[in-house]
Amino acid sequence: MRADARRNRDRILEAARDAVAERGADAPMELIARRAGVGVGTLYRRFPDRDTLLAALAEQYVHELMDALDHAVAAEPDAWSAIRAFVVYSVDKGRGAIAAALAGTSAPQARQALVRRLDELVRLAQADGAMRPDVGTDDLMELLNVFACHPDVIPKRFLPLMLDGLDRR
Amino acid sequence: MRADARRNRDRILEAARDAVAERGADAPMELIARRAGVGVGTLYRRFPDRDTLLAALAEQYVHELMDALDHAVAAEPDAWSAIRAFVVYSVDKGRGAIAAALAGTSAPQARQALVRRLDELVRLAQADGAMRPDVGTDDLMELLNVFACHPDVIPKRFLPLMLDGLDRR
DNA sequence: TATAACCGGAAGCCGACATTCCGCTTAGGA
DNA sequence: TCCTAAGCGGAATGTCGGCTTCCGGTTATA
Repeated sequence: MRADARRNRDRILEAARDAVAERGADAPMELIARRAGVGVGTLYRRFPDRDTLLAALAEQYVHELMDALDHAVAAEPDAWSAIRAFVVYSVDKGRGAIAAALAGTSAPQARQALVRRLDELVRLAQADGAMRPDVGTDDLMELLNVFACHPDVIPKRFLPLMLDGLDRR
Repeated sequence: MRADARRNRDRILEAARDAVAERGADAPMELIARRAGVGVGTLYRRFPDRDTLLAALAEQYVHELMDALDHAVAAEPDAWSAIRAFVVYSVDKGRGAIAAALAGTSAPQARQALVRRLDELVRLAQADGAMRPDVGTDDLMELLNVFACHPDVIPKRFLPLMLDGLDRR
């Protein structure tokens, strides 16, 4: 693989990440190409179709989250703080839409590793009495998945919590 | 206006409400017509263009909210409970997307009345010490507006509250 | 310097929607 | 009951945005 080809591949992935985060999984290929400073031809040569591109994106994304989680665990004093830091980071990055794309495309093994890791933390945090016991790892993953991009399921599950959050304490 | 015409008008409005709630302000006119059990021709005869339709929808929507608010005030024991009930109702109805459409089209006078009414309640609830003082009517309106359809602004403003909600108390 | 790999973007294709138009149907008054 | 203006459906047409292909020109690298 020629050096320029590799460079372009990276740029495309980066541009795709931003584009997908902003406009959802069906962001125009042309937009992605333009942002990457590349012709559409190049984009298609590297990723024959949108699914291939999304799959690559998903894989990269899971790895980023994994790193973020490790980092949070190292930097925070306890499990619950680490979880919070991790969630805040993930949502802040505004990568919700990518998570959604990921949900479709999947990157099964990597994702599972992430879930397992997070699960340990949740158990710990709950054992510490720092985290509500009625919320699980799945909820957190769903939180990440849907927070930014599947608005219609948020209310059902999270509105009550949100309202509690609004209550004076 | 002939009886069948009026009936169709109502059906269209109803179908549009659902369609917009599900698919956003740019739900296909054809879909709306089909759901209303009506030909596109009929839809266009009644509402010359999408804006007209959305405007009608917005107006109806504000009135619904107004009613809901009145009802909540009558049924709940205090201001804060009424606000909660109102918010829950509004979001539950899944009409977030309509609110968004409304934000664009507007129905200024009706909307203002709603805001004023809600504002009284908020002051009351805060005076009671039942509601966090650092959240205002505008926040509530924004909550309604964006909760379901403008996912990218939720995190900035509401994530912290959400997390507090997750904390064991 | 030769050449195989790579690049950009114009061109063509396609599907999804908006909007129009007109021949048929029907509500409702005389 | 009959008449007719009001109303109806949905095929047809036009537009637009995005996908994908293709090829003449460019460039990395041996």
